[in-house]
Amino acid sequence: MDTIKEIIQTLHNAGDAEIAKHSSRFFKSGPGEYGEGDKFLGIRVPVIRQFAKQFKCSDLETLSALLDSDWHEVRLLALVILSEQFKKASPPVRDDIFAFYLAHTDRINNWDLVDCSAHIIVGGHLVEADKTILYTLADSISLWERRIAMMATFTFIRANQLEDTIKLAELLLKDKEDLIHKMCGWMLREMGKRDVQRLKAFLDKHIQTMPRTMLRYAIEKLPKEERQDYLTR
DNA sequence: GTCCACTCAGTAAAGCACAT
DNA sequence: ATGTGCTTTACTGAGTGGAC
Repeated sequence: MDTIKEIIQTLHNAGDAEIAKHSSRFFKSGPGEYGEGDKFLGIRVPVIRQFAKQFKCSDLETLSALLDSDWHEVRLLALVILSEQFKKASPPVRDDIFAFYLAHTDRINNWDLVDCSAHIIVGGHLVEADKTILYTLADSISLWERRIAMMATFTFIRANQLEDTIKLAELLLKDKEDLIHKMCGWMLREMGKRDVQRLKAFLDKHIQTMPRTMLRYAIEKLPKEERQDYLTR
């Protein structure tokens, strides 16, 4: 209990009103925006990472309390600590962290929170396991769970497992959210760095229905002539 | 020799402004 | 509506140099 209060107080002390204002706009916390209602203390990520080292031994109960916070950076801290713990954990502890993560996805509710953790915890856990759960996440009504699913494949790509990026991108082709188009395009581009033929096969198949943003992100690393070709088809 | 801190270049995210 | 490129922030890896 004291620990939780101590951590939250530490973060409050580190906050900066100007940065908070900027973050609030950047992460779209206004009415009707994707981060509606989120509150910011105004702390830069490297500073959060320093605090994560300081509080790295926090147990899951503590991290759960931190994730409950209305303050964005308090949730970010919890996810950074959790991700660092996962990297160093034994297989059974990894199982626990993975389960904990999936049980708290309602608190992982902005793109930076997803992007700092999903590939490490979800990707790290599933890279050598059955990946069925990803397809449940990709089918979620939650924008963030869908983003978690795609972000997880970043770890697969680095392990040269490219299949799930393709399958998830196909499932998410008709997604309405720009943040999903961007994420899918990003992962397709990363996948293309490993196997450009597979990327082109995907593009040839879906060029007519792909969201424009997904396409533009995906082709970013192709030679200019090929990029032009895909954009004008 | 090892470790840590630092700098630098390259790359990435999202948002955004501007041109077409 | 679409394409391009800029801005801000952050991470990574390589290289450097000092402390021990």
